[in-house]
Amino acid sequence: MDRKTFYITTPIYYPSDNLHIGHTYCTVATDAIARYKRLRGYDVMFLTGTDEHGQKIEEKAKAAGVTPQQFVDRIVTGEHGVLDLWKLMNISNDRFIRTTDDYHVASIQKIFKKMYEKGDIYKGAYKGKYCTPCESFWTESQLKDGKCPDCGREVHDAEEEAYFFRLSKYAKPVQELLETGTFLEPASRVNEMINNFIKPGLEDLCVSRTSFTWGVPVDFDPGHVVYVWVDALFNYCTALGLFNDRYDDYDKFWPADVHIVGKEIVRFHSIIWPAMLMSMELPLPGKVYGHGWLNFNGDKMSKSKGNVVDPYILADKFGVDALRFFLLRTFPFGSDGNFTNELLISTINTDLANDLGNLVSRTTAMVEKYFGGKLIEEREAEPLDEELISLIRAAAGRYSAQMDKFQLHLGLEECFKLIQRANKYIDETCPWVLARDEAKKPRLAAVMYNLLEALRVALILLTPFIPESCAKGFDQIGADEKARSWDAACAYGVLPAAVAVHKGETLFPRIDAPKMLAELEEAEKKAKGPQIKVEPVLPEVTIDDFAKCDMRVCKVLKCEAVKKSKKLLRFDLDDGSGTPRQILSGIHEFYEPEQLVGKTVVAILNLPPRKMMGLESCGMLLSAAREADGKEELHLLMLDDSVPAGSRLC
RNA sequence: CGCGGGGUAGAGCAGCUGGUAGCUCGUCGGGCUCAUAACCCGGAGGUCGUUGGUUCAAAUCCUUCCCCCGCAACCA
Repeated sequence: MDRKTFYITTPIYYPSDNLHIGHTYCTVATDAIARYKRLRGYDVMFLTGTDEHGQKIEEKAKAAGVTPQQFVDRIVTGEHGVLDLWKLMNISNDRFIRTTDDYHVASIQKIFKKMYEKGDIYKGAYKGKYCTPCESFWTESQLKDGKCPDCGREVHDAEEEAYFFRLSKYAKPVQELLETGTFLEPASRVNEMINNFIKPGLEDLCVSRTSFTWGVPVDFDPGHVVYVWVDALFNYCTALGLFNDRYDDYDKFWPADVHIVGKEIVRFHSIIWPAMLMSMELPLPGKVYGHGWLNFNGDKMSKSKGNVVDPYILADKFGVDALRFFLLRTFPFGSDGNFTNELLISTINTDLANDLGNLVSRTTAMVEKYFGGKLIEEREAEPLDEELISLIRAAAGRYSAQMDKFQLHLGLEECFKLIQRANKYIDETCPWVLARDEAKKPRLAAVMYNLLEALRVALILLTPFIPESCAKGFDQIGADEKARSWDAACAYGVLPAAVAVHKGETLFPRIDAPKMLAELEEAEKKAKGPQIKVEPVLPEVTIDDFAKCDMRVCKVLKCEAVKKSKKLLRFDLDDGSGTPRQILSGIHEFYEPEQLVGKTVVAILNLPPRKMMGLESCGMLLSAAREADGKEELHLLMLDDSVPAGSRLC
């Protein structure tokens, strides 16, 4: 009765937008591991969920004209939402947590209070730029043109009381945790964390906010809400019933065996999370595994680039199992991968259609053709069989060695070694020749049986990845429930001697690549539509406001790229004054310096000088900008060269 | 010198606890006809970014430089 437990989690995703293929990748990987552990007999708890608080969601909801709760409800529970997506992708999570769930909120309040009472959370002052009309704090980097990004008005230095977590206190134990053992994997991430965050010194972390309200309220100090990461990280515990009555298997499953996370949040999981658990005097999870990212056609995937891959389209076109398989077979789990539709199609065709699907097809077809679907019990073995049989026996062991290290793509490779060996075995034994001689029926039966056994084991090992297809495959080769277990995967000779097969529908049809690529393009275009964002007109200003802006015609005397900067160009301009004026402009993405020398441009001159990349910029060049199809477009304002330098715009 | 990752056959990648350079796709040739025009075998194609070093031996360890990609910075 006392089975070993295994607790595995995905990050809880931030539902500020629909989820994309990157989230799907992470969840599918976690699902495969969870299914593998269940296959191995573990009592598995697989948790996923959504992280629904925070300023960004509050803002998005406001922009959409709904309450934050309505906003996240639509993305999480609405049509084509998070729950739909996981259902579609056949995700086997045991539990789903939303950080807006009452029990979670109440638990977080208790946790926050406990750390406060212990002295690890204290009240301090948060320093930053404050916009009085908006009642908002901004960091230096959030400022837009040195002003409030919301309303464009002046900001001033201000302090505000806030709660801080004594992260510094735990710097040493956290560093030790990272440097010894295998808490954080892959190991390459350890250096990154230590060099970037721990070595420069860990500062105490501001863990409350007063600038917005969409969060867990600090119950002993109205006006403060708990920082989203405190709220989010503890989900792994509250979902088991820590400080709440909703669930009661905290003792059974905590500490988690592994948190699967994306590399962008490794920092929170490998530094802040263990520090907070130490503070709470709770056991630490066994491992944090940071997987890589999927790029698309070599580019980072992002909404703003408009190259986000929609999992619904892919699942619809290729099937859920094919998509799951592709994601886990192609990319080494842990490093970044480059997603392309061409690669997706070729992987499905090669592995699933040609190798696996076709092997099922040809094997079942032969058993039906030569034996009427049911093998005779007489057998005649040959030495030739030994290699295949020993591989059948060894496959599960090799596979599990990789799976236990979360090397999913290598686990799959072991499956395909077996499948490829079986295909070769058909060539070696030439069943169609044996079939011509009635006396060789026992030999033919032995060959068929070995093939079925190879398939049976391969299908068991593939079940965590492509569960639906494997179930169909098992039915076709006549494998009952018992023949599908882990124990059965480690053995040869499990199928009954007189096994009956049923050739069924094609498991994975081959994909016509050119046709499919065209269809995909069509579908994605349809889903997106042409999008040109027109910014709303700003609030009124007076003519006096406008008159304050000194905009002048300038000639480009010199233009060069600022070294070490991707975006900045440095200009020397003739502004009519006689002395060249230096201005920096972030338009290198759109223009090469040579193109601009000698051009007649417009700049605003009376902005306070500002340093960028060590150089001072005295003014700003005027450009025309818009966003189309998710891409930013920019045109530098250029006038007829007959306009003299120094002329003022009015 | 901000941090990190990478430069290996036409493409995409593995190998990197040192010992004949490997996989998938593509390409060329052969085999087979049970099967989803699938399967099996073989060939061609690489001075493993560059320089110097350690070694009997380096893609693999150390060093120089070049290039690419993330993050950070920054985009007046």
